Amino acid sequence: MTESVWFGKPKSGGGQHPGLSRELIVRKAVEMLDEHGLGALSMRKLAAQLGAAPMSLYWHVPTKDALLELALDHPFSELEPVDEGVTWDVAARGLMHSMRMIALRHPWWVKLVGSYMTVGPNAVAMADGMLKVMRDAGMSVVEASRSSSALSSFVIGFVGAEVNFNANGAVDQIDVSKLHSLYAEKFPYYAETMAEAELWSVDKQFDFGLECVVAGIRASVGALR
Amino acid sequence: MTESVWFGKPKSGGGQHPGLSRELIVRKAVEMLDEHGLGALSMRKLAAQLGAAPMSLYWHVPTKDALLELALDHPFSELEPVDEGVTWDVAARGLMHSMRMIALRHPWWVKLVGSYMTVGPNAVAMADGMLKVMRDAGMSVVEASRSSSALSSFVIGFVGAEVNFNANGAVDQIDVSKLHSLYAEKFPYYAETMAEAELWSVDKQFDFGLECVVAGIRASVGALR
DNA sequence: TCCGTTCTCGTACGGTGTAAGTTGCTCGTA
DNA sequence: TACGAGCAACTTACACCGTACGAGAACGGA
Repeated sequence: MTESVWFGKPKSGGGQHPGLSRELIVRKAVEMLDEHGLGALSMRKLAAQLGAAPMSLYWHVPTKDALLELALDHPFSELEPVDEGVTWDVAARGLMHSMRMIALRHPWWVKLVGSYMTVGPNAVAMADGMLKVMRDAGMSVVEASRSSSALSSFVIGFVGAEVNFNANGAVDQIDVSKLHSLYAEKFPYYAETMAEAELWSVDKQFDFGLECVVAGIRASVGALR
Repeated sequence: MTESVWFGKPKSGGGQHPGLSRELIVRKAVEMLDEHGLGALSMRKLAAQLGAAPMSLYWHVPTKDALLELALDHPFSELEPVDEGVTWDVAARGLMHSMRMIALRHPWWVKLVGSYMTVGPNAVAMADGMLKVMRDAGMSVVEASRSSSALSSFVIGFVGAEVNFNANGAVDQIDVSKLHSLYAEKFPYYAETMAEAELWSVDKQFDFGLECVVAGIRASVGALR
């Protein structure tokens, strides 16, 4: 969290061969999370991958939760910066698509977003960028805040479900299809939807929702440059 | 998940005094989750609360994950049914507000929504109700599906952040305010927002986003009765 | 009476996060 | 050159977790 403390206090003085560092640990953690998922990451395994003893990590990181909070901020750096001079809705679409891509690349990331406060430098940089675009478009502080909240709420909710489906949906498919036939007469509208749903494009579903929010913002907010 | 299997196979025959049952276990689990949160629930503690040995639970429930999946479906039953004869947007607003209330009552619920497939009877009943309203309003199957997806994605994303903030925001407030002063000159728009944000109503923020999605749906969908 | 079924329980294993204390290295200084 | 100071890694140990396995208790039907 407080990365600045590190840079502000190099703490001159002696020491054993460092070999380990917070950045190195976080990077390896992200790598392992990408490969084997959230449930497979333990301090012991992480230490093993780093060729260190488990407890050695605790010198650089106070707790596993803190480590995850640091890891959570990492993928935010993959966000493509907004182009200069585009309208707020174009910038918003770009950022939100970028967020979705991050989530699909790092499935663990979505779950962590809902479990920790996202106040890391990269996350805040993104929020700041989004807010800037909207303020520049003429929105008030409240309008900009609420608009970006609406956008990112939708995206996080959507990709949360999407990632979850990618992980569990395929595995439980047999059970799910059984369930659907059970529910068929009791929940006809649900059944009707599920019967067709496999053919639809998830990308278009995402774009539909995103467009809804964008259109809604445009309609709800007053003067837009 | 397959509650029907239970009712379909009463399996006549002798047996020891039951004293325990899946429904009882799930109910107690929900109760403990409400009281102490997701991290505080263990099979051992749950068994203790039920006056049983830890392993006794495993006769009624195959695994802890399955138990959580059952618990996840439980709060969906608290949804207030949609009134007959209202327009789709009124029904949608009602259901989404109802969902938010569930999330605020059961903070653990939001996190589980993102971790398990929500195909329990109560969850499906809600989805079916939402879809019915929209189909009756003249939407096509795809339109109804995408609209309700957009709505619930927003709500889940929003309440996820809200619940997360309620849990962690207050605790880390000192650190967060420190951070904000650190970020002040680097992220002016973010800082500008945070300086005012405390005064705003979360309810209004939610309503703003919800209204965006509703308006967006109305604009994007063709014939609406 | 005996058997089969249903349910509960005791034991044990491998795994987890991490508190506490120990060791050894490298340095600035004397 | 010798020496404390401090940093960074390691070892040990504890409490707790989910749950595989198997034994045994209570019941209904034959």
